Formats: sequence, C-alpha cells, structure tokens
Amino acid sequence: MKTRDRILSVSLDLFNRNGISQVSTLIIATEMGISPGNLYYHFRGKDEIIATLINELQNSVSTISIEYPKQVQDFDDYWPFMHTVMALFTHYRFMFRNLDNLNGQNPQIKRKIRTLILKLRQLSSDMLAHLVSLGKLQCDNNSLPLLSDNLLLVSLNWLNYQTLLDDKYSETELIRAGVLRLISMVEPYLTESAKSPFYTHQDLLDELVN
Amino acid sequence: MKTRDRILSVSLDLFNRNGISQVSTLIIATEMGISPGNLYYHFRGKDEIIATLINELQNSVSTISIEYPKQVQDFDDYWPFMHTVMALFTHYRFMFRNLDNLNGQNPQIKRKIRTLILKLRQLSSDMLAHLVSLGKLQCDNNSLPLLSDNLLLVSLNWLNYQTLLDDKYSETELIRAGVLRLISMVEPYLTESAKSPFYTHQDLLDELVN
Amino acid sequence: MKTRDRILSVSLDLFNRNGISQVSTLIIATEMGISPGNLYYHFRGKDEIIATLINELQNSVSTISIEYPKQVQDFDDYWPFMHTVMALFTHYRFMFRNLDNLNGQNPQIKRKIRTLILKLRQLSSDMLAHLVSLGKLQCDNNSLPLLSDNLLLVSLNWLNYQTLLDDKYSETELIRAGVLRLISMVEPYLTESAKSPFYTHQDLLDELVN
Amino acid sequence: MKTRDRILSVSLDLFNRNGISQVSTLIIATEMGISPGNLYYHFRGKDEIIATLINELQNSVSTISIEYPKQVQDFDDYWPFMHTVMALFTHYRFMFRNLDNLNGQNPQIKRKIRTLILKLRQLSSDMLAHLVSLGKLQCDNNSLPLLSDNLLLVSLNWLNYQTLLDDKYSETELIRAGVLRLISMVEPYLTESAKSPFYTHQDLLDELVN
DNA sequence: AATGAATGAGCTTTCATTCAT
DNA sequence: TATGAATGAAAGCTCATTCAT
Repeated sequence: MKTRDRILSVSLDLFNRNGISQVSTLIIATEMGISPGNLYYHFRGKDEIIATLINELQNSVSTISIEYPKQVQDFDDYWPFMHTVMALFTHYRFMFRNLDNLNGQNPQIKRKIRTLILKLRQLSSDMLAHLVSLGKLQCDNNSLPLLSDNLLLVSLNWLNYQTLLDDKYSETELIRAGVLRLISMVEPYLTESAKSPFYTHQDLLDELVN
Repeated sequence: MKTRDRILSVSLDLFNRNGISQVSTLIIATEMGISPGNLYYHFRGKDEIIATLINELQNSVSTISIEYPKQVQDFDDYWPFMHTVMALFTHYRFMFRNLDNLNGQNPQIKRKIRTLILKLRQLSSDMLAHLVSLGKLQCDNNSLPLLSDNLLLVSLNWLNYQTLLDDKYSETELIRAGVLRLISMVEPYLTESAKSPFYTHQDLLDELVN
Repeated sequence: MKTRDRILSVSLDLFNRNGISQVSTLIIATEMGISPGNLYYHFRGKDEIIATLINELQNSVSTISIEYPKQVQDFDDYWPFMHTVMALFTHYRFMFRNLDNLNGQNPQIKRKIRTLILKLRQLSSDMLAHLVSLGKLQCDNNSLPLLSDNLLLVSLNWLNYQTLLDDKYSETELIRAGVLRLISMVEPYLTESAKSPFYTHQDLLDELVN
Repeated sequence: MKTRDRILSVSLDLFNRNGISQVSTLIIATEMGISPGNLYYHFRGKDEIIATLINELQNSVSTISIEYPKQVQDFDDYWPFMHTVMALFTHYRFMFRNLDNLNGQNPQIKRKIRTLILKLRQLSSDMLAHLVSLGKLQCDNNSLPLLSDNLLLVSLNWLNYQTLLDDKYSETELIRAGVLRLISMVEPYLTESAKSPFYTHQDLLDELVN
C-alpha cells in the first residue's frame, strides 16, 4: 500500500481505538515507522487527514444514496442495506464519538460533518418513504420523520455506547446487534406484506452474517 | 456562592458550550476572575472538576432511581419523568458529546462514565418494567431491553445531534422536542389503558412546558 | 529586574548580536535560565517581544521629537543631539539589520517599522529645517530632503556596515565615529555662524565622549 | 536557459521580492516546476545558490573596478558609472536587505559578503581619488574616506529604505532617484571644471534614463 | 483562600537536505 | 539530469500543574 493510504488507514484505526484527541501526528508517524516530516509531506496536517476520512465516508454514503432504490425492492432487502450502513459507521466510528474535537477549532471540519449528517438524514428518511411506497411500512406523516431521525441517532451512537459498556464484542457482532436493534425500531410499523412467509427475521440475520 | 461551587458551575457552562477539550483551566479561571492557582486549591485538577460534575449527575440519577416508582403511577406521569431526565441530560450535556475526552487519559473518569451509563440503563429498563407491571405497556421480553437501550441512546444523543444540525433552538425547546421523540418510540407499545381519556399527549406536553 | 524586563533586555542583546532569525524563543529562555513556558507567560510570542522593543524605540523617538527644539539652539547642540540618536540606533540596532525578518510573515511588525522610519524621517527633516531657521545651515529646498534622507540612511546603517567589516570596535567608538560621519555630511552646508569660535568640532566630540 | 541558470535567476527574483528567509528551496523548485531533488543536483544547497549569486556580483564589480579608469575621464562620465553600479545593486538587492540571514549560520557567506563590501569600498574610494586626480573634485584627505563610505552606505541601502516606505516605484525610477541622491552628496565637493558647460546635471540624468 | 510566576512535557509544523530510482 | 518520497532537527506554542508568597 502507498504511504498516503497507509497514513489514512493507520490514522483511522488509531482514531477509532483511542479518539482523535489522543492521537497526535507524531503518534501516527511513529506507529507507522515513518518520520513526522513524511506525514506532513502527504497531508497538510491532522485536520486534512480527518477531512479526507470524512470525504471517504461521504463518498460511500453518496453511492449508497444513489443505489438503494434499485437494491431495496422488498423488506428482506432492507436488512442487508442496514448492514452495509452499520458496517460503514463501524469503520468510521471515531467521527461519531467525538463531535467536540471534530467541531473544535476547525470550522471546515464542522461543516463537513454537518453535511454528512444531513446526507445521512436524507438517506434515512428517503429509505423509509421508499418502504412506505412499496407498501411495506405503515407510518403517518408525523411519525415518519421522528422514526427516521431516531434510527439515525441509534445507528450512529450504538457502537460507542455498547463499546463503552462492554468492549468484548467483535466488530461483526456489534454490527449484527446494531442491525437487529434498528429492525426492532421499525418492526411496529411493518405491514403484513413485509413479513416474509418463508424466513423469520432471525433467520435472515443469521444468513446475513455467515 | 462559594468559589468551589462557582468553579463547578462556570466549568459546566463552558464545557457544555465549547466542549471539554476547548476549555483549559486557565480559561475557567479567567472567566471567573480568579487565579489558576486558586482553582487548583479547590480541585486537584481539571479531571477532578469533571469527576465532580459526573458525581452530581450520578446523585441526581440515584435520587430519581429511588423515587420514580412512587411518582409514576400512570402513563401520564411518564411524561414529567421523561422531562426531568431530559432536563438533566441537557444540563450536563457535555458528557455525552465527548466520550473521547472523557475516556482519554484518565481511566477513573472512564469508569465513572461507565457506571453512570449502567445506572441510567438500569433506570430506563426498570421504568419500562414498571409501566408493564402497571399494565400501561405491552412488550415481550425480547423487545423490552432493546426498547430500553434505544430510549437511552436517543435521549443521550438527541441534544448534540440536533444542535449540530441547527443551533437556533433554546434549551426548553430542545427538551420538549426530545421528550416528544421519546414518547413516539414508546407509543407503539402502549396499551389501551395508557391512553388518557381526558388528555391527548399533545395537551400533556403543552401543560408540561408552560 | 522583573522577568518581563529581563526577557526584553536579553532578547535585545541576542537580537543585536546574532540577528532575529538566529534567536529562537528557546534560546532566549535558556540564556535566561527560565522555561520556555515562562517566556510565553510574559509575551504571546517572539513577535510580541519584537513589537515591544520597537515600541520602546518609538517612545524614545517621540520624546526626542518633542524636546529637540528646546535643546538645540545652536549648532554646538546638534552634536549631542546626534549622539543621542546614534546611541539609540546602536541600542536597538537589530531592527536596521534585518528588514527582511522584521517584514517577514507579520504585517503588524512591518507596519510598526514603517511608522518608525517615517517618524525618524520627519525628525531628521524637521531638525535640518530648524537649523536653517536658526541660520546655521544654508540649503536650498531641493537639497534639504535629499540631505535629510541621506543622514538617516547613513545613521541607520552605519553600525552594521562597520561591524560587518571590522567588529573590534566598542559601542562607544562606533557611536562616536558615526556622529563624526554625520557631521561630515552636514558640514558643506554650514553657515559661518555655525562654526563655533571657541571650539573646533573635534574638540566638541572629544568632550562629548569623555 | 540551462536549469542551473534558471535556478539562479528564479532564486534571485524570489530573494529580491520576498527576502531570503521567506524563500525555501521547495518554493524555488515549485516556482520553476522542477523537483527539490533536481535543485540539489545542481547546487549543494540554498547557501551555495546564495554564494553563487554573490560571486556573480563580485565578478561584475571586479570588471567595473578594472575598467572604470578608462571609462570615466570626465565628471560627465561619473553619472553613467553610478548608474551602472546602482543598477547592479538593484539587481542583487536581496543581499543588502538581510545581513542577518546572510551572516546567519554560514561563516563562508559572511566572509564572501565582507570581501564584496571591501571591494566596493575600494572601488568607491578609488573612484573619488580618480576624480580628484582628474581635477574634478576637491576634497581633503580626512573627508575623502568619509565621503566614500557614505556614498557606499547610501547606495547599498537606498533601495530597501525607499521600498519599505513606498513600494510604488519601478526599478528604473528607483535607480534614477538613487543616482541623483548620490550626485547630491558629491556635489558640494565638485570643482568648477566639473560643471559641464553644455549640460546641466538634470539634462544628463534625463538622457541617462531614456 | 488566593495570587501569579514558573515549569516542562508535548504538540503541530516547517524546511534544508538526502537518496533510491 | 531529474523525480519525489523520506528524513530529522528545530521552531513556535499550549497547557495542566506546582509552588513560594
């Protein structure tokens, strides 16, 4: 892997594990076995690394936002969709653990995070509307935006909540449990047609992670 | 007010507004018009201020945990309860905005936060069980812990989420909207008997904030 | 002496001897036997130290600008005046050695230096006009501004010029030689009445430095 | 133009405009569109670039030193001579703006500058002696070295002085004004025979710059 | 209780320079 | 000749904390 990509990957890992504020550029460089100067050759500073990582997530979210209507045609497709999203949040979980430092001194990063959350909000809301239009969900116009934001809130914060309480779980287990949690929030609003005749939801989940 | 208490109160305000990492001990002292040395006379350091604030919240939560069964005898009592809890989270909202810096270097603070969250979790879960036992809620044994954690997740993170997206709302408005959001999560599980014959939920909410 | 004043005095000395760019804040602190943090307790940074030193010179020049008409009533008074000015330039000679670094990144310092030079220019020009009005100098309106700027140019740069060529001279000798040099520039324009009947210029100079 | 020569030319331009300390080797390379490595292929480092530029000026001064007696046979020839020298100082003006950084860490460059100034001093002094021997100048043995050094001091520092106060003038204007300034310093010492019967000095100057 | 000068570790960043290709 | 990634020393600066008074 190129040094630039290694910096991103090592930084992401350190940010996720220890939190942005605990990870100095020197720590990243030392962890990688490169000089601090070299890190600054590839990135203008810590903020640019963070901004690049946010961009990565932005791009993934954009892709998902474009492709989800094709891929989700039934409620059974909603699970893998959720799984993809949760996996993404897990991969970049440092972002949602630390609104403080992300906001902090750099207004550009604050703006980026805001944009990202707005995009996710839109996606969450569009997805629910899509399910309603497919006849899988029954939800009045007052409840839908509430449910949509609640889903996002839980999905964004579940990981750090759970890890704080008990860090023995693997990423896979966390994602799996997170999806289940999200499904449980949607379940009260499902229509009859959403309930698969052949699979129970637990079956689907098992299939998903194996 | 005693200097010690003023330190706590000013620190809390600054932490809430700017985030822990943006607030140095010098800033606190300057804001208060005292010397940095004096601050360290009253507290062993920044971490002790934070720890004391966590303790404050801990104590409030303990009180609530003890008193809720007396105070919540009907679903109509659940709203004021939620309101109290949300107001508490708003008052100490810096804690839930910054798991990073709280965890950070100091394991003692990490432990305190963990204990606090566990206590809140217990309260949330006990409360739901209480409502079930009162016959106001219908919820199977699998869903209840999910709902309980989801309620906590939303209540803890709602404020910072909403403020990041739009900081024009007052604390009162944020609390009110937060409670509504939480009620909307519980609503699907309400029994007929929970639905007040005299008040609509909106009425209750209006009453609550006036 | 207070630490703040010692920082100024040590910085001035180091700046004069080694040039601004060769003197880091750490060098100043180490030379003084204080911690780098303490230096930053007293000054916001290197630039503020420089700015303060420029202010000191500014103030001295302002005082001279106000008082010279009272003090210089004859050409014989011009010598001590010149001596005072040259001594001042010697004391703060780092400023005129290093327009680059003074300009450098900080526009505030560039502005300060510009203002200082403009003030000195005014003083030099006013002084010559004063001597003309006293009937000691004969100089047409075209030549006067030229002579005025030339005097300033020579007085500002003489020290570093001479030191570069030969650093064996003491400050006292440098100032003395500088004054002589300036007088030699003015001499062609002196009127008969300027030439003291009792003293030769050399006599005056000797008296001056003893 | 060869890369080596382009490095010199671009460096000179950047040094003149921004000052040595503000111009890093990376800036030079980027400005030229070459790699930093390539720059170091042609020069051992920044100091060698500076040293080479000093050498260039040294050589020009040497040539002038040798040829001036042939070229300056009348006072009217003194003007073009001055013009040539001033143009040279303008071309390499970064050197006289920044004795600090030139001295700085590298003693070799300090020595080079010293040698250069000594050569210029000799030239200035020889030139005046030449004019005296041609009967154009009348100047006693005490005043001549003073005048000589003063001329050099003014010619070396005039440009940066003027530019600091007002950067609206073109190089041509600066040179022209500089020459006039120098002539004004010599004028008091001119003999009758120096005053051209046909030209006024202003005429000559006009001719010079057109 | 309170002051405020002082400490020192650690952070971000720059830059002249090297070197494998 | 030329590239560009890599180095490492050093700079400016911040901040939690200590301590003599």
